[in-house]
Amino acid sequence: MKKVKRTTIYDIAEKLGITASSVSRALNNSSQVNEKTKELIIKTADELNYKRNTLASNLRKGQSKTIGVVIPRINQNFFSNVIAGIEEITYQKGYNLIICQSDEDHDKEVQCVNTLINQHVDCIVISVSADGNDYQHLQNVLDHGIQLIQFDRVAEELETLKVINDNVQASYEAVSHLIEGGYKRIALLEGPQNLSIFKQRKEGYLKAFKAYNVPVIEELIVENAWTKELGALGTRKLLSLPQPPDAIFASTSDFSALGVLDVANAMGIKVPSELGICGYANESFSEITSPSITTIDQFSIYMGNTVANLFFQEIGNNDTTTKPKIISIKPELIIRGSTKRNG
Amino acid sequence: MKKVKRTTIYDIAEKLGITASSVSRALNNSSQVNEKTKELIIKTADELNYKRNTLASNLRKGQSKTIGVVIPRINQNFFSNVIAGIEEITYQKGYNLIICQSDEDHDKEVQCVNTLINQHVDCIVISVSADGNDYQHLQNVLDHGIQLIQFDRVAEELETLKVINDNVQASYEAVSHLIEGGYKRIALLEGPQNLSIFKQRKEGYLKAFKAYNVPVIEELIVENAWTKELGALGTRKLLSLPQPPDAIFASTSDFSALGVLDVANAMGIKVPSELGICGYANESFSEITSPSITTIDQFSIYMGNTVANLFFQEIGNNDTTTKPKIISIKPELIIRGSTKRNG
DNA sequence: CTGAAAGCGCTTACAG
DNA sequence: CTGAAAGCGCTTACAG
Repeated sequence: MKKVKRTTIYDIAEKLGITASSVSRALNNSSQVNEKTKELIIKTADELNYKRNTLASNLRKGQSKTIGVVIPRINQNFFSNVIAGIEEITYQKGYNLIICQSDEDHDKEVQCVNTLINQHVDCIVISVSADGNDYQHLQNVLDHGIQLIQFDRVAEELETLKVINDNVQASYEAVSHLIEGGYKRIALLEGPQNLSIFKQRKEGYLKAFKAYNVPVIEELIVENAWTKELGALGTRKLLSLPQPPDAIFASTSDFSALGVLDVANAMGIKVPSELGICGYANESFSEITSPSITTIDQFSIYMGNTVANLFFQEIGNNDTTTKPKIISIKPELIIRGSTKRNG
Repeated sequence: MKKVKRTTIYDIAEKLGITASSVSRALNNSSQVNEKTKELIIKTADELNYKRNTLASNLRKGQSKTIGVVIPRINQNFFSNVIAGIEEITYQKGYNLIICQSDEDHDKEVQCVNTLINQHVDCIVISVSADGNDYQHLQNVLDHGIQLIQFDRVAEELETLKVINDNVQASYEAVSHLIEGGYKRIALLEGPQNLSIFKQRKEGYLKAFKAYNVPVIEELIVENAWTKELGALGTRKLLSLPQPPDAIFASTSDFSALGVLDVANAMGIKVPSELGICGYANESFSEITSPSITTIDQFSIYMGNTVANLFFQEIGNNDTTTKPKIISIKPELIIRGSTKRNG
């Protein structure tokens, strides 16, 4: 590409025989500049194809009007929906989004966060990766006076703004639904327990058993079954038990639930009559499978909106004495074919 | 949030009784600085929790190490995959990604592009929105000496770097496959013809008819059927014809194909025996439907990789005499249940 | 209403 | 190997 000399406010000033100060003021629509010259300046800027250098402007103003987002994966429905939800709001306010993916890798996450600190972003929005539970890098964000908002997968011990789902309640409702549907041996596919969201989902599972006075069967709880493949693997193990489950709550994701469904289909086990299945996240495909999968909607876009609104609400709030806000969004159980026994 | 005074190179210099010049050199790992002082500087920087201000650095260097991406929707599989593919490469090179969504709205697209120009991004990567065919804003990008890479949905008349799919060939293969499968009346659900990709897909459709010497039936071509809803609507119209089609090529997307499948199921029409269905894009759900949907894989992640690599390859290439590169990725027909008549 | 000047935090050509 | 100085393009407190 050929290097193009960009028009600066000095070029405009020179052409008009005035100072850059006035040009700057006019371009910022300051009231303390003559209406006529303002018009002239704007017209000239347009003619010279002037574009403000945001870098310089932000450097001078000590802000960046940029929000950094760190998520495990961009190309996963839940996260891309949250981003879309964030963008919806930030765009209107003239803020930019810098996106980094951690790839579920703690080291890369640390690097992403550091890059964003260097960029002097005004806020970092993060959903932490599944590996590692060292949150020094997030503490570092706070130490630099950068706003930090965690969502979904949060480091609980860090006192920051948080936007989360009520995972306990959602899981409780899902399992209650299965119990009320007459399922007797309800298995749990759980996710990495270092992530609080997965701990909470297990908690909800156990809570439902307690509420209905049903004993928990330890052998029906499968660790670390949070991908389609691991979900399928866990299901095979479960179904080969002397007393196999008659329902499986794939608490980690619909992907995991899909693994369950695949195995059931392959083994000729009828869903929902012989095996009930409940997933999590309301991925778009969960509606399309046959039978469609009962799942939990997390209102991901709304969650993104909430994150962004929280940021703007907290801007300029210098009161550090109040405890950081935690906003909990109630997810919704979506009952579909995979658990409708008497449909 | 409390305002925190950040450590600058001057703070480090002062503490060490040297100049900022040396600090800067040390931090940039320049060879022309004493090894021992370099170590000391780095250690001190670390102690003071120094983070380079990338804004200032970039302003001085006249670059931003940032790439702007404008897509219609973040939360659409194809686009989020492309972004993931871009990020994979740019991340390694220390580049940041600023993401904007145009929401298929031309005005918002223009605004996004302008914001990115203001940000002094080094490159703008774009897949244009479906409405409007005025590309002045893209010309503007070039006029500012910013690299412009178009992908998938491109404005053909603009001479820029492009990464595209061979849509004609892919559609040709898809329709050929249907013809060879014995389907006689193959309908086309087409997308907005102001987007070249949809024109090309239609071209491939027509090309196949020609190659097999099959007459085109105009009434089987349905305009503007590029969402699930519009696909369903078009299908209802088609199936109520005196002579309905026995196959439908939803050239716009798998979403559209899904609409076809829904209608077929609702009307009790058997797929693939009574109606063949072929989609486009290999969305993750297309594998899961019953029957699974024959579709075309665009290698979206690879496409993202290609875009990023193209950028780095062209960096510093000052030769403006050569024509801008166009990289065409050959998509792959994925044959599944919805077209396997004798499976 | 307008100008002159300083400064945001860095980098780098120029001297020594 | 190190320093002094200029400058990237803006904004804004201070004068007038």
